[in-house]
Amino acid sequence: MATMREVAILAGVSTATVSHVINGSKKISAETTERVLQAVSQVNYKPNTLAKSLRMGQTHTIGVLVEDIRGLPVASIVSGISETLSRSGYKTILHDLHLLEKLYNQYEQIGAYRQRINDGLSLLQSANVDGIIYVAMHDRHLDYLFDEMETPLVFAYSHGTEKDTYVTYSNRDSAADMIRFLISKGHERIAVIAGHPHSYPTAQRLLGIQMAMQQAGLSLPQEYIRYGDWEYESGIAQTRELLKLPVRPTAIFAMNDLMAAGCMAVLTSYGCRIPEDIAVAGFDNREIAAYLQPPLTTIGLPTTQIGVQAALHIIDMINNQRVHPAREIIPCSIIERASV
Amino acid sequence: MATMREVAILAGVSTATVSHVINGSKKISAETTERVLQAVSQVNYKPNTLAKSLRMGQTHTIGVLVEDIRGLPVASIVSGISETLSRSGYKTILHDLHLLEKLYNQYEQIGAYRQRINDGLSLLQSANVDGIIYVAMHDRHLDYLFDEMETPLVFAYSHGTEKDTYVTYSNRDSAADMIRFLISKGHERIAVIAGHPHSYPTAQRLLGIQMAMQQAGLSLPQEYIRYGDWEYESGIAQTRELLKLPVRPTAIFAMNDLMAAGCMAVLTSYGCRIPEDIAVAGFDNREIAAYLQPPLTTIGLPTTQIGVQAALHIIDMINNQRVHPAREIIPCSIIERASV
DNA sequence: TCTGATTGGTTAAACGATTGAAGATATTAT
DNA sequence: ATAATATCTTCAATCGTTTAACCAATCAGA
Repeated sequence: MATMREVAILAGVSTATVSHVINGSKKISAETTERVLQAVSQVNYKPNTLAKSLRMGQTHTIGVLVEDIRGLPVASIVSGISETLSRSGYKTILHDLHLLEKLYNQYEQIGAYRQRINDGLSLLQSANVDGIIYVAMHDRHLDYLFDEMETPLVFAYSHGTEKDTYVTYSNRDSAADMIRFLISKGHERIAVIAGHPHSYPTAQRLLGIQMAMQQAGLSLPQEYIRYGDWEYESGIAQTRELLKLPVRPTAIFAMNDLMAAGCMAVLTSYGCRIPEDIAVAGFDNREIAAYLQPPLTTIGLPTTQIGVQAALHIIDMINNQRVHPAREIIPCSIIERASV
Repeated sequence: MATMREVAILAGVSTATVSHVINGSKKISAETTERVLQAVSQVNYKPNTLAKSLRMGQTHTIGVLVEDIRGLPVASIVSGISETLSRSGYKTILHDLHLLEKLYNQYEQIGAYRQRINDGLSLLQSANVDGIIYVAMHDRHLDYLFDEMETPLVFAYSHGTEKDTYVTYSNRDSAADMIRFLISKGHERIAVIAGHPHSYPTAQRLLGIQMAMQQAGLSLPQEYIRYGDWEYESGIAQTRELLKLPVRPTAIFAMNDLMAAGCMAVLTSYGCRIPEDIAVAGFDNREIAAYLQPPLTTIGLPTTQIGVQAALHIIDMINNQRVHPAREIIPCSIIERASV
């Protein structure tokens, strides 16, 4: 690879001049500029990024820390991040923690989870990234891990603490939206298959649901709220319970598509027609939702948008030494299909 | 961040000595070593990667070029790559071409597709990566793009040309395996819903299917081979055609899970029981396969393994200046579920 | 004609490491 | 006692840029 020195010699000038021509950092006569440019293209000169970064203290590289790239929302967020970054001339260095959801709780207990995040962070930092985007799927209290960081950091998807900049979606509002949508379709007896009882998304979504019901002057009886564990099987089990009730709901809102799928399987096997007898709605818009019979009405997460915004924020923080943490909440959309 | 000079001063030695202590590149007395190490931990010294890379001409960074990270196999391959790389002390710099499958042909026509790849490659090269892994979902003739590259390159998933190193799976053998599996379950009249007629995977898989049938002394009549276009709808259309035949098959092998899903939907709506009346098999093991009714027997791609091996190969090429291209074909596995 | 500003370019010191060659000291051989 | 050797440590160049400080030449104004 040709170096700047070679260009300089060929053009009969100093490296300083070449640098100024390339970066426009100083006025150089048209004639000299021409000569330098000529030389540049003659030897196909490309500036050495390493040298430049070393000197400037900026690598134009953003570290993206993900818990597991195999998660569909994760890939989609990373897609948004990476596209936005590369548009702005930044490179993406990806570090995968390889924490499948299943392993997560386990790790948490033995503290290896925190260790893993910490290692990831310092690895990225020692790669001299200009900033870090942490794509977190879970809301946990990892505050202190990030407290002493000097590298700009933004959370994507899940949010951090008060002091952090993050981009997320609203569990509460989107759940409320779905309820309103169901109500607009004429439903008044709406049952809910919630996620893990003590999880943050479950609590928030439930809040939104109750809010929307109340605003419409409808009631959500306790027996219409069933807790699952986000898995397919729990959708099956909870739906069976719902069908035992004396007064059946006319719609079931499951807090994710997997449980909705389980729910639909049970309804079908019980001879309930969807949506005529009972309508079903999900949350997440995973691929599976489109291929269920009938296709599932669900809530689409703004994953790509989250990525895009997170990238824009980190760039902004880098350029403007921003002090105040920014928080952004991106609305979800309802994906209308035949199940409602 | 503390620099090496500070450590040197604190320990009362030269930077050269510090460097030697850290890298073990020269024998340093136990006493001095101790003093240096002390100083290192005292100021929490971490070597500056940029300076090191600039001097050594190695960044310990691998560029991963993907067509679209949102593809499920892609994410899984990247997962394998990234885990393996980071285990070996390499960083992953990800560049996403953002070529959704739909856009692919379009891009091809206007030549922007090649342009995009080229840009990606030079971007990675100017980031001084030590090697590049190209995760290609399509087999196309892009030879000349990669010909003049001096950076080590390996193809993952799809293969390149004769001259390239690649890691892939066998379309032919895995399709043959599935046929043998179906035969072992007692099926003799097996129909096939193939992919795009002129695509490489379609041709290869068909080859394997015919081979396996022949070996078992069975015939595959022309009317049992239907061509789709990989999409759900084509699974529906082609299955309808199959059901019109005077002698129906007892098993249908669709060349991907989406078409298999379409197929199952039609069978169910026609009152055919799966697998009692007609068994169904797919290819890809997408998430959807596990949640169909009944769950779909399919072929699982060794995506993570492909990533792992690709990473090992690129590292090997970097360390050993390998000359001969290596080719690796990883076997697929049959995921047994209730649809057969 | 002299002073001061403007223009166009160069010099050389960083940035933070690595490393061959050389220097200093201690040890051993003659 | 001197030379030769071994052991530890340092010097200084190098990787490829950027940039403050400097210099030389031209030009404008009094």
